[in-house]
Amino acid sequence: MADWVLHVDMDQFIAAVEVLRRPELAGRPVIVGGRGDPTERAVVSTASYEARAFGIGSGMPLKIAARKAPEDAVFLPVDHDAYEAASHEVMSTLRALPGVVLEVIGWDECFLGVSVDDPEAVARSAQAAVLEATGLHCSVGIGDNKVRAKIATEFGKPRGVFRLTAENWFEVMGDKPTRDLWGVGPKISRRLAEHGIDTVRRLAEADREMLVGEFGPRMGVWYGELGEGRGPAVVDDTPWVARSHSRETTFQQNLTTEAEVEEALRELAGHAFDDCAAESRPVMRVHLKVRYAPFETKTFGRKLPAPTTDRDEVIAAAVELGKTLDRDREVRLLGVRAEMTMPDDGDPVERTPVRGRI
DNA sequence: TCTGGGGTCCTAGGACCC
DNA sequence: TCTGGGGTCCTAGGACCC
Repeated sequence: MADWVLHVDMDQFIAAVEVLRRPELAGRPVIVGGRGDPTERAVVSTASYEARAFGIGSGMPLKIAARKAPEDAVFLPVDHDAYEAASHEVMSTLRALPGVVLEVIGWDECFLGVSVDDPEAVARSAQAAVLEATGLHCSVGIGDNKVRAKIATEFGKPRGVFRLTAENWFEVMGDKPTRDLWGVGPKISRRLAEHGIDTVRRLAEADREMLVGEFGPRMGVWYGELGEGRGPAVVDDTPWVARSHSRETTFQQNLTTEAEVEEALRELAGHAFDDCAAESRPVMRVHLKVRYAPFETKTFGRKLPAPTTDRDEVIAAAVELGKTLDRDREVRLLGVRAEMTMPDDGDPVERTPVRGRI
């Protein structure tokens, strides 16, 4: 028996949930995003495979998607509650599989830790169980750590299974661009390319001191390991503890007056505070995010004198921070983030440099 | 062509202390 | 007059992920 990490990823999750409750949409290009109005400022959350065939994808502005979409395309509003419910069903189905440890990493994906001889068999039974319970399809990546399992899933899509380990890492990934690695985005891949590192193999062979010099002691080391496909292998089922909550809004019409800005800040700060209060967690810091028209983002924050559970104090802090905004510029987006104190005033989990919930 | 909303973690630099 | 080295805390911003 050996230890394996399985990464389960739902296929076109949001679009699939929508089609499930409106079977008449099956086979049509379905695009979910914003309030479902493609003339508004919003982006695509998920496009069905039929829509992707027209070049429509996640993160794309709805206006662009509308231009690419064929006549029979359907635009739908985001329905968080429906996806939350479907997600719960998927996760509890997987958690009930014998001998698995489950770590949720998003609405539509999770890691499973198993100790077996035949991980493919586990993957197939996971797919069958989820399909039976929810009517939804998923893909499964099998790896000897989380990094390889996560990347493997892409090769399994849709509805498939793929195994990626130390044995076939370079064969499968060696000639791929560094951008294909989990945790390497457009900026990092460009900086790597400036050092002549354009493939995963090159990254694996890169001089570690150069990486540390360029990216710092933690990220430099991490990127080097990523090139080799190394990474954490422990699947941890301890419940997630949020570190902060935020609320932000993009205005359909930019805000132009101070009164409008203050009103929006009160509203957002109140909601962000309420999200923290719902977990009985004091707020420690308040951050503001502002996007000035047309598209320049700034963030800044302030530590409160002491952790507080006073709603008005958090709102006042946000309003106070708002006074430092540039008065001569139109505000396109505002956000308030409330950073919470940790429940035991300590760090609940060992961190790794991969952003998010690895 | 026009760019959401919810998160996490890392780094650099300055202030301040001993 | 010119100056150390180490540590911590804080702020601002960068980058990435789903």
